[in-house]
Amino acid sequence: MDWKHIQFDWNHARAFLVVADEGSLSAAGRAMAISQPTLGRQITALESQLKVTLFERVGKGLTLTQSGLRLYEYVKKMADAANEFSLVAQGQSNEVSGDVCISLTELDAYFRFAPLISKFKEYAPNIRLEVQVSNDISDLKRREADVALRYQRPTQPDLITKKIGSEHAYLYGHQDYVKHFANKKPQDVSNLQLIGFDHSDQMKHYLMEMGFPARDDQFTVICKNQLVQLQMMLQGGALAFLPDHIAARFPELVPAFVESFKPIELDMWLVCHRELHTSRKVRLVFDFLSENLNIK
Amino acid sequence: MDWKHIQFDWNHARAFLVVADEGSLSAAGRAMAISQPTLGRQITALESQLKVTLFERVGKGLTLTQSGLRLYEYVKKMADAANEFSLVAQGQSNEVSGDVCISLTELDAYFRFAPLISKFKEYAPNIRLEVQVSNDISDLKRREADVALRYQRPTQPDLITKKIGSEHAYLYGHQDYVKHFANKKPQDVSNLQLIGFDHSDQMKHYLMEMGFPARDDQFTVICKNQLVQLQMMLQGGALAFLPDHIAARFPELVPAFVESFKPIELDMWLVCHRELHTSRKVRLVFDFLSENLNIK
DNA sequence: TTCTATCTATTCATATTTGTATGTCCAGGT
DNA sequence: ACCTGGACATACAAATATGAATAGATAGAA
Repeated sequence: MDWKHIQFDWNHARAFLVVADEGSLSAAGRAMAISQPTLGRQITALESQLKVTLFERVGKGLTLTQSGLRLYEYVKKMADAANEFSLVAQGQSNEVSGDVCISLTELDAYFRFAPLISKFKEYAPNIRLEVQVSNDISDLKRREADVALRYQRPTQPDLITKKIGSEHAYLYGHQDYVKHFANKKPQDVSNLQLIGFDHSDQMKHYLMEMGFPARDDQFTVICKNQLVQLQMMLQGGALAFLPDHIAARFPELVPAFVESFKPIELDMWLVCHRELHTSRKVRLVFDFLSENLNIK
Repeated sequence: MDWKHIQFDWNHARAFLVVADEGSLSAAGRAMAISQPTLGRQITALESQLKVTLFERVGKGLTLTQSGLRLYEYVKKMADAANEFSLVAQGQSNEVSGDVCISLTELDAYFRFAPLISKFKEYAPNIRLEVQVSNDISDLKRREADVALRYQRPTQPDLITKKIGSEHAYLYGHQDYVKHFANKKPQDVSNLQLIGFDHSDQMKHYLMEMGFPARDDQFTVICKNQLVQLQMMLQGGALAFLPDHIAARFPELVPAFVESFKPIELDMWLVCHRELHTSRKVRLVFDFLSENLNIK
């Protein structure tokens, strides 16, 4: 490796960047909490080392010369890399360590989060994650989880919520089963079998809204566990609601009654205590999930 | 702009890079001409600021930790940007100024170099270029030019030569003229008109090699100026040799006797005095041309 | 014009960083 | 077991960078 081209003082380069951005030595000094004479000297030193005039001293303030403007883009690149460096370093920090508990639905834990664990390990090796798999709307207030993924926006004012995506759910079934109703409307099918989520009438209400009043006896099975639901659906013989991106992983699953039903739109919300959001470790997990979880 | 993530000491980041690359504090110290204790302190300072252990102190030498390895790629990015910064700064330097004379053929000056002038102005605003347009093999020894583009490799040992590309030349003509000989062999055409380069027999020799002995009376015009040759060719009525990339700019020009002739392969050599190559300004021009001139 | 706010340049005491010299530790060869 | 070469750590003096205070300069407002 050849080091001679990186021998200049990198802090001077940083000073150059900030001064160029802020427009004056004084402003830059304020922005990065260092004195104006120091910045002035750093700029001068850089200029004399490079033998390039970076700024035009024109009365009040400094303006970039043509050369300075051209060089600016490279210190910008340096700063971008420095930024990433610092960000990643935060994740690697020994200080940011401990346990963080996150709450996910079965489908999200299985399909979305599981593939991310090695990435997370790299991102924050000192944080141990506890994953609470549940479809219940677990109470963040009771600290059952530090961060949770929800499909309804919580209303409590002491929670931080961030919409990280949205998805569509649809009535799916095994293709061998669905083809019996091809081109039929739900009203024309009397013996349609469904897998219910729980004993609430939410699913029935939705079907009724769509003009298909389902009877209780059509719910072959009631099961809260989405993964088990999915497995049963794959056996054929019944339909259930499933997010599109999950169904897409199984070629044998096809949507039923595409003509008659409109998809259910689900917004994904990442939720966290307002106070916990100031904790570095929780903040880190929150940011990681918000950036990586919505990838299909 | 938010500066808080670039507040760490950038020189420490540089120290980190070099130590990681060289494998030990002492080696890094030697490489960048600073003492081993200084480097040790810089690394320690960086580690304690980031709260990340970058190196494992294992007996002789240091090895990167997992975190250090991950962070390394970002300081590498910083260093790459720093490198570019330094390189561009050299071009902008007030020190690198003065006149540099380059020698190019008419075609290269017209088609290749002319589009580069604004880029060169940005690259080295303090250098004034003198462009010597000539097809003569001007003598670099007599300092008629500092840098020259040649199509034959000079043999003098005191010249620096660098192959910067290669191109194919072919017998071209206006499509209206060439179509008369479509699917014919050169031997079957008796009244073929050619544009000659000079009174030497080089072109005749080449044609003879290809099995087409050209007669003197077939050379309608002899003209050393390639641009004028080109213009005459565009009028139709005669064929001439032309590099492919030039011909490609004129849709009306098509190659003649594609079946019978094989293309002439021309290597492009950038040439410079060995001693001049140490001059910053000449070096800069040489590097600029070697990077930008071969673009078609 | 004159005043004022705000900028850059200079000065000097202080704080920090650096290098030299030296101590200590470890691995490999004799 | 001992020696040796090369590595990192430590101590202290010298070099360097920094900040507070201040002076000088400029643009804009009254």
